[in-house]
Amino acid sequence: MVISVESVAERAGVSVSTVSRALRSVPGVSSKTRKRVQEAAEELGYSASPAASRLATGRTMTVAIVVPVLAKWFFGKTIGAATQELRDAGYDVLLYELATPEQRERFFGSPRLHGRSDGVIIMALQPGKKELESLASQGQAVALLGAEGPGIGSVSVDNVGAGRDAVRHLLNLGHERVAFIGIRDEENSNLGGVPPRQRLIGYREALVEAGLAREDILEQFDENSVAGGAAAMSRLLVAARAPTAAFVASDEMAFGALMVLRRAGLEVPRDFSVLGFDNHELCEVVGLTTMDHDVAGQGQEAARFLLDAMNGGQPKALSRPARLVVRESTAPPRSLRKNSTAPPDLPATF
Amino acid sequence: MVISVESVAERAGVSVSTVSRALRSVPGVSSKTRKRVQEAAEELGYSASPAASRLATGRTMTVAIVVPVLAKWFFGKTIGAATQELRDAGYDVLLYELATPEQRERFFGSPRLHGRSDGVIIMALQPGKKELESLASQGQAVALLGAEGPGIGSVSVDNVGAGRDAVRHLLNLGHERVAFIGIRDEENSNLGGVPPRQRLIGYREALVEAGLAREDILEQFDENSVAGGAAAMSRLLVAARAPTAAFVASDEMAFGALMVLRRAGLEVPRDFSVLGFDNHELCEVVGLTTMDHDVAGQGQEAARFLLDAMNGGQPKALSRPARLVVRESTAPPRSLRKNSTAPPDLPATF
DNA sequence: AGAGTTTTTGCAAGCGCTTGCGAACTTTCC
DNA sequence: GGAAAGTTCGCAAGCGCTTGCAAAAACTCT
Repeated sequence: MVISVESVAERAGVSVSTVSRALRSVPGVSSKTRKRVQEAAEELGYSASPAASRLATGRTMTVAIVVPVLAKWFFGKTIGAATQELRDAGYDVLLYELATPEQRERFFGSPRLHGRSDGVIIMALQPGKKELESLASQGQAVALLGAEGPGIGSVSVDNVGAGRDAVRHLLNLGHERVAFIGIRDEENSNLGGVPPRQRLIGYREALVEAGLAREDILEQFDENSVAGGAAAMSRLLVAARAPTAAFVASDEMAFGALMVLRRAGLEVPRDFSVLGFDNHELCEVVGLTTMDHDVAGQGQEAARFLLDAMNGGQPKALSRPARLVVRESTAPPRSLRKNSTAPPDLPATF
Repeated sequence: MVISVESVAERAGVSVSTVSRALRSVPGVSSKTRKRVQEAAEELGYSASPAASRLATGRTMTVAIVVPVLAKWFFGKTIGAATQELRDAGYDVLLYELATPEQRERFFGSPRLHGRSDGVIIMALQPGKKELESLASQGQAVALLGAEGPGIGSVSVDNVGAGRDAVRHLLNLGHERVAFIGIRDEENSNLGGVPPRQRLIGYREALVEAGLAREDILEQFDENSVAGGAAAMSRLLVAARAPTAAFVASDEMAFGALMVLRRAGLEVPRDFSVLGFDNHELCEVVGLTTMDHDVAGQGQEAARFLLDAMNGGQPKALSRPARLVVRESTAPPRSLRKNSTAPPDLPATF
């Protein structure tokens, strides 16, 4: 049960140092010796104690992944992809969920990662300067997903461009009053500057391009969830002049918006167009038009960036484009259709 | 940067052993000394090297969570809940995704967890005898979620009862040809006996109760995903005498089923009733009637069971009931309605 | 064949913490 | 006030591995 280097050394008829070197492919061991050692280890079912080798080498061969919430499709997807990549590189992954500001504070306020991991992927959380310093002082390499930092590898979506494109599409369809439903700031960050804000910027840019004025009432924010989207949409429905379309900064919120519209007796897209963001697995089910941005690819890329960083590579800030995926939740506004009573030639979903 | 026990000891004017004891609340240190040490540690920003203390104590204060897939709502939810519980108990959590049989084999075939964790929560994977032995030989305490094992703490849903209840509801509504869409076996387990099978048993029991004969064509299996559900439902639509309702063993598959029905021009629930399983976050959005079973609660419970196991407690096998949540995807079959052309007084979703 | 090289191997000193055991110090009690 | 009993603390020996350095072995070459 407790097989140590020594048992292997004895069995292979060599010293422990040779065993250590042989098993880790360190040069300086003849191939016959190496083979003999490997066989001995194999036969004994030996596997080095990670604690001991960490203590001796100072490397943990472990990385941490930090997310604001676990139970969201987006994070499941990114974590999954990142984990695969990391596992292939021989790393274990530790998971940290920072759901509340307190948890976040406790996490960054103490050397939580010190000696536990060699690096960390931070997802959808914009770390502040002190937080990054704290990580650095704990000897952590860092990679960011959905955020950016000075001299830090990061991968994110071109949110401004994606927002602009999404809204352009709605405007091109003929909509003149387009609303924006975004993720409320505090949700992801108590330090501001969280990317979804950038989708708002893209939204505004598109309006400006089209010569339309923005209106406060048309910009609604709430928590990133079905309920949040529902609440935001409800607020839109009481606007003096209701919008005919909305760009929603997350599919989950868009689902909530669709739900409210349906309950309000409005048909999508006949009476209202909804355009989401993420290309959530379930978009196809409900027919939600959305902005796709290769979620899994981002997770994988973030993992690679972290591996690079741990190997002393140059940090890169990658911004990936999003693309429109048209489904059944968007159409020209009613006013523009020849036969304003008939739904468009799309199945009437919801 | 590299503060060790010694710096703290020096600063507090005591020996390293006292520091060690003071900081870990080990008895045998006077409260004044302890306080002094704590202050010194605080001022220095000291935090013990986990590798060193693991090596010395043999405990890792880490647990592993093993899941078949990460990017699924169910697992995000259970992992999230379990993680919270474990963190509160002072444990870190390592994540392992065993997506393919090969990964599974490699994981259990080598002492992967040896010295990395003190225990493991295995979710929705039925470990075989050798696998459990392997874990035991690696010194791992084990807790199961959605599976069972001899002498092992486990929490799962009463799948047979839940399946029975679900189908009873459909039968009570007046359906006479009720289909079952289940999760294909290989998906979760290359060792058979995976719980979803039990939902099939419940389905059959309900049929027997009602004096109905089961038919192979009405029992469809596919992968646990939207696409899988869609495929299974498609197969149902070509049955000689099509069913009027289906109990689907997972909400995600049910979503796929709904999608196919919609595309086939069938309206739910007017033409077809669908009853899912899990009470997925998005059920409310699409109006899916389903069986709820407190997913987060199960994750939490599994974590507690593991903590118990690591503290030498008695293993308990907990089976929790599921409850029907009625939404808009179920209704009496068309044949039973007075006005067979008008939809029921439910909003026509999908 | 023997000196000079290069390769392979072993010794032993850590890595930073925990803990059994005995020494030193306090408190208690007669 | 002193011995007995109880506390608090420090010493030093690990925990199981890695690695610099030197010794041994295996080759090279003249």
